[in-house]
Amino acid sequence: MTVTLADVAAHARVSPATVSRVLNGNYPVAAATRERVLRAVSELDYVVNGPASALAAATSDLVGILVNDIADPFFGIMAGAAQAHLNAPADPSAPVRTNGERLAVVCNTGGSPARELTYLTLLQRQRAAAVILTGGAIEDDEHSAAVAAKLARLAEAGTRIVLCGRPALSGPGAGPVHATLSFDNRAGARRLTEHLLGLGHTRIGYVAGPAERTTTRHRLEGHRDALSAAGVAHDPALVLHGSYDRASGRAAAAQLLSAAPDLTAIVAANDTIALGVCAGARERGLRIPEDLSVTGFDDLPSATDAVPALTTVRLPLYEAGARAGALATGAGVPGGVEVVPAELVVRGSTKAPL
Amino acid sequence: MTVTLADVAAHARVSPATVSRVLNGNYPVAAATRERVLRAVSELDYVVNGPASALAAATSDLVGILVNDIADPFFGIMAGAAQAHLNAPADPSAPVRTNGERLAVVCNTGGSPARELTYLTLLQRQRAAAVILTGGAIEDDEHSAAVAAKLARLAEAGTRIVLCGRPALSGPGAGPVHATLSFDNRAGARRLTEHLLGLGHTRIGYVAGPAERTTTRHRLEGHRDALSAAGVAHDPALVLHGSYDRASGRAAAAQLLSAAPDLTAIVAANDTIALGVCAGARERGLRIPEDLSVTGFDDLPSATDAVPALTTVRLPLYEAGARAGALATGAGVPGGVEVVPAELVVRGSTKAPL
DNA sequence: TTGAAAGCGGTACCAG
DNA sequence: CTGGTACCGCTTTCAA
Repeated sequence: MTVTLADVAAHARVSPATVSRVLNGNYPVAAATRERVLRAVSELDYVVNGPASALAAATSDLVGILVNDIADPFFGIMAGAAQAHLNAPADPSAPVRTNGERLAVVCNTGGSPARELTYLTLLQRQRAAAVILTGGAIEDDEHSAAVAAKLARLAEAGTRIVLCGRPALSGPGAGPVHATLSFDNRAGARRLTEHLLGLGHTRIGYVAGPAERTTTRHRLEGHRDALSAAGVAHDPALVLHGSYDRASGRAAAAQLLSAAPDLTAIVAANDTIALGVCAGARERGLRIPEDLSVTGFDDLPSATDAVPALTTVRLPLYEAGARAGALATGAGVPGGVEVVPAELVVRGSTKAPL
Repeated sequence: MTVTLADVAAHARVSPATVSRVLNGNYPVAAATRERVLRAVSELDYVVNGPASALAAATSDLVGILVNDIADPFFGIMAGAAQAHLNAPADPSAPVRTNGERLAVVCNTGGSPARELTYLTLLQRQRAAAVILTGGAIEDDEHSAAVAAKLARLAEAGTRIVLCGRPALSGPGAGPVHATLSFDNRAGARRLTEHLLGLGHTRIGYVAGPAERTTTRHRLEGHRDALSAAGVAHDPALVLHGSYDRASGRAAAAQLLSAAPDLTAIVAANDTIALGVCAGARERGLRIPEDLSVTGFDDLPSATDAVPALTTVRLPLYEAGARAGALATGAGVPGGVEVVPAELVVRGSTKAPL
């Protein structure tokens, strides 16, 4: 059988209550007693029973991090940063459970609304201490309502909700959210297109992400804002939607370039798409940037490795993830919304059109 | 307050025991009663209390997946696959808890021995149903012993242990492991170097991973095996160790090429390093593969995007992850060891030396 | 087929 | 400062 707290108590010749107090360090215990208990713990190789502890205390040390695609470094970087900063509490006076160690768990929704809800239920079932939702949200009234309802239930049960790289919930759904870190996707996208316009480009293709995502919409809106501010007519035929992957970018490039051979630039909604666009363009014999300017978004190392000259918009993913981790441990003002700036990084992948 | 099973029982006018039986579906219950209970559940929006359930049943539905680097798609692909196949049990007769849904959680060790142990303890504390350890293991007697001991304790408590992309434990530590999927890194590396030798290369540099990793050692051994089989003298000065990242590859390439300008090929221990090697070589004005052949390992899409012509060794990461997920749910023969083949993928990044 | 009740392993309140 | 002891919410015999 596994060792229980009662075993430790017997071994140390104290009451279970005392052992619990020593372990949680939230109550005065005589140094000698404490010593004895700790020795018993290590002698018996005792490990707290998480479920029992969570049941009794009505909270657990589990923190869920929801990501849309675990194979995408965009999420990996944020999740890793969050995880790393969960165990370095901003507030040292915070009550310490067992070791103060939180079990950060990454849940891969694959972008599926159903799985997003399933994971939230699973985390609710585990009475998670916090939930961090990362990346763009799905824009669908029914789904949004369901998520908002779930989040409300979670918050009710004491789970702290943090949004990272996702726009703040509006209306009644915003209540339960402890903190929001939203990326300034719109401004970033606007700056990117302004940069192209500044170089003289006017025929610009745009390869967007999935239609029902907030990131997709915001980045596209930024692009359009820049166009209309410059008085350039917006041609809907130059915008193609797809998924956030390379294949989508390749296909879109092929389609755009054959439909509109006069394009001088293509804006991709993210770096992975941009890589595909470059591939698609090269397959048509175009050189980048001599014949076609291409831009990305997110500034992922994996993309700039492939195309070091890629002009992109840099989102501070690591910093945002780290901040989200800290917020999940209780830092920050409840209900706070922080906008994370998106910085234009100009490299060689854009040049003035002929 | 949150809704409890007792509330559901009252609402459905049955005993808590009956509600439990309905929810777990592992006991005969009259259809009418069952109906009534299910309606009560949905009317009250009841969600099982995981900790309480785990405490009473002495098992949980949590599955931990340990990875060395969550920002690396190598692990992302395996983890995502495992997660996806955890909820499609191979054995339909397996006892179904709550919904049969397991909470797959990805734990990022960052390659740190201490964090690996910490996570194992955390999972032990949660009474995890299974633990999947992915990727190369750290080769250090003390650490290995500690991990083996931990795994033994976990197995004792009913946690199923699966190794994925990690060599089988030998000796007494092998006991608790339910299944092992080991990549045939050595054979893959051997084939890769044989390919280069076949082209006529004899001065071959090698950029290895961290010294204390099994993957590092096995791949390097495969390389050396090929060299000695071909009667090519092994020059230790041509082997450099570093971490599994791009920077390490770039630096190593610079160092190798200045120390041994007569190199005609460089073998990188994985794709990320290969990317760095290409970058480093190009910085010295070398063209690939005209002036220098470069090979990778793992065949990650993110790498072949960057260098589509990269000759690599393909490991079926998704398939292996999926299999590991199935094994974690109980499939397969206890104690089984499966060797996953590594397939050489020849592309344009290698050519015969002048 | 269903109900009653004894735990599962900790926590935290109340005494002492 | 320490011990005794009701729970926490669910599972699972044992009876009915």
